[in-house]
Amino acid sequence: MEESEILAKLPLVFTESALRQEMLTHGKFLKVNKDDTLIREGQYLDFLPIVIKGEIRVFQQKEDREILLYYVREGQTCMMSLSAAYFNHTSSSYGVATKPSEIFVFPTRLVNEWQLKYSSWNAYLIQTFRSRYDELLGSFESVAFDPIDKRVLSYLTERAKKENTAQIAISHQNLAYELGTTRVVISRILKGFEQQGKVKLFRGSIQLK
Amino acid sequence: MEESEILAKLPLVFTESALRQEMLTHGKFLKVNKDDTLIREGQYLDFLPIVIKGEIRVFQQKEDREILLYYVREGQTCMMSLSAAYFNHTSSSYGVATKPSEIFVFPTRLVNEWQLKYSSWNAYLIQTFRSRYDELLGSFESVAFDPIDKRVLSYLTERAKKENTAQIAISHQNLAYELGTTRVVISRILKGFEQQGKVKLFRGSIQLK
DNA sequence: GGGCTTGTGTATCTTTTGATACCGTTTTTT
DNA sequence: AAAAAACGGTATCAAAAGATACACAAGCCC
Repeated sequence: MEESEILAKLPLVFTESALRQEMLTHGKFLKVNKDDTLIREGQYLDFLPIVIKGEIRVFQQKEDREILLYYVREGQTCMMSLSAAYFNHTSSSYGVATKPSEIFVFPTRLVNEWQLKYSSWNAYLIQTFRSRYDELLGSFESVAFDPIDKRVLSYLTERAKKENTAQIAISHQNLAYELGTTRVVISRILKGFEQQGKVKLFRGSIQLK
Repeated sequence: MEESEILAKLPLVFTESALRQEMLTHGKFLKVNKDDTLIREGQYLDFLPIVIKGEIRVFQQKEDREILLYYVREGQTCMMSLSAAYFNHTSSSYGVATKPSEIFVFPTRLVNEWQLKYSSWNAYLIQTFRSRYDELLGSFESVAFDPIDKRVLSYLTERAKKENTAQIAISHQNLAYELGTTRVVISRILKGFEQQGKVKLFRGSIQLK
């Protein structure tokens, strides 16, 4: 990929041109396939990734179950990798591509160095932490206080807004996984919504009305 | 308070002596009473606090209910204040002292400046974010996956450990508040624990056995 | 002392959610 | 084409937790 193309895809928040230049100099462009595992629990991080295209699912594995932490999307970096890299700890989570993706990686030592040189890098890091925190807080509140049917509807409307379409492509099973419940519960609720005329159900997708 | 005393109470993580010196030069020492409100939603932050002694409760106010985010304890700073200060946003939460406390505050512009000068300050910030995230993640998992009785027991044993005593001073009502449930549920569960010989109940406190 | 507030025990009822099981359909794989 | 996997509908049952109501005791304020 051309340097200029990569530059164009780097988050706009990096205002210092010296920083952008350093990124190009030290960074490496990678393509990964769907379901490729980028990082496992227990690994040290040599590289910090920024997603250029695609999506990485970050989760923890506990005993029997999987805890979804967040998705790293275009222009974002992985908060867990970041702090692991910063303190030279091993990763406590997994990162797996949900689709064919392109990422840009640079040596972790730069994370520390750049903090002392570039304000916009600092802002990016703090923004990363803060927005993950807010996101998790939202999930927490919702799990703690909202009944599942409301959470289902919120999930659907938010995705509709984000993807700018009323047709949400997701199976009941995966929706159950996202919300931490079971397939039967989701099917039951969605059927109820359909009878109330709130949605129309298709195999593999849900249409908001 | 003597400068040397303050120095002694600052978190040890600030290894650069120049940073410690700057803190003393620019910082201001404050005493607050129990139930004093240090920061309200909507306020801009002029100062970033580090708690020297005591404890600050940080929470959000939503419609009818209150969401407890975390407690800021000795040596810690407030993550929400930090990021609000960093981006010059207003606070989205409240901070109230749970007991008479002593805090050390400095102008928020230093948050940014120090990042470019002191590695240990950066480490402190990232540590602050990461540990709040882990803490919230723990609560999330617990709310999402653990039945309430287990959460009650975890809460009690953790506090017992932290305070190094088997006698936990808390009312059923406040315990319900901490865990996001109701008084009746807590009373019911604790009574069950007592019958199983796990605890002994007193007015206003619970003894682990 | 008398009232008020806080803390606790407990019973009853209802709702929500999860667990399990079984069925039929569609899609993918072999 | 046959088999397997994924998808979705639905019924039944059980458990967890919240809502409400009432009672009584302890501590605090006048």
